[in-house]
Amino acid sequence: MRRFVGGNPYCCDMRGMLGFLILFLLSKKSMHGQELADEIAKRKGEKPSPGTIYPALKSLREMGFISSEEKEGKTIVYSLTERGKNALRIAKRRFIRTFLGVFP
Amino acid sequence: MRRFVGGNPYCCDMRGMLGFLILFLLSKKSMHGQELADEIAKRKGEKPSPGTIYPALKSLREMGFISSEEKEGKTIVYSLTERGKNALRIAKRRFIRTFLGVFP
DNA sequence: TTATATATATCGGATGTCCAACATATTGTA
DNA sequence: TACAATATGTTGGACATCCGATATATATAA
Repeated sequence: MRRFVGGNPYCCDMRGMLGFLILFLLSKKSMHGQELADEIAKRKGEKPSPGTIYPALKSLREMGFISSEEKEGKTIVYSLTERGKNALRIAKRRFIRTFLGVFP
Repeated sequence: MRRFVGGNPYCCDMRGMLGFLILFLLSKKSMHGQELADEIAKRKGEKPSPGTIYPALKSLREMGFISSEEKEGKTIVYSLTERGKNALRIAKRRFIRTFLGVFP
C-alpha cells in the first residue's frame, strides 16, 4: 500500500487538526456532539465517527478547554471554557501564521 | 503520558498537513529542500528534521506532484508540476471550506 | 590534504490519529 | 411492552506521521 509520507495533499485530512477545529466551532456556538459532527461533515465532506468525535471531546474536557452540560436527558452540550478560549487564541495565531497566503 | 486525542490544539501540529504546505510553498517559488525547511520553520516556529522533509519530498515526487532538478552540484530545486498544481487547487478548496472563518 | 559546513537521503521506531465495532441509555412510537 | 431511532461512550488496533540517528556527497576553508 502506498504511504503518503508528509500527508496526502489530496485528502488534506484532519490529522492533528480535529481538536483545533472543535475548539473553533464551539467558539462560535455551544453544541452537542452530533451537532458538532454534522458541522464538521458539512465542512470537510466526511462525518467523523463516534470513535473519533467523543474521545476528542473527552480529551478537550480533561484538558479543561471545554465544559459539558447535560440537556434534556439525551444530549450533552459542550462549551468553551476560559482556558479553551485562550488555547484557541494561541492555536489560531499559529495556524494563521503557518498557512498565511493559503486563504484568498 | 498524556494522549491528546483529536490533536493537541495548543500545538496545532502538522500531522497530515505537511505535504499540503509544501505544495503551497512551491507554488509561490521553486525551492530546494533546506530553503523549504527554513520557510516552514519561519511559519510554524519549528524546523522539520531531515527525516521529515526529505521523505515528504520523495513522496510528492513519486506521486508526480513535484519535479526535481539538480543545481550546482549540491542543491536540488523542487518545482510544482501540472499535476501538482491541480492537486493543490483541489486541496486548497477543501482546506478553505474546512477552516472557513478561522482566518480573519 | 584535512577539516568543517551544508545539502541530501534512508531507516527504525515512538507516538498519535482515527475508525470499526460494540455497548449503553434515553426518547418516541406502535 | 416491544421496537426503532438518536446520542453518547469505550476499546482495539491499523495506519500514518514524524523525529533521531546515521550515512553520503559536495563545496569551502585552513
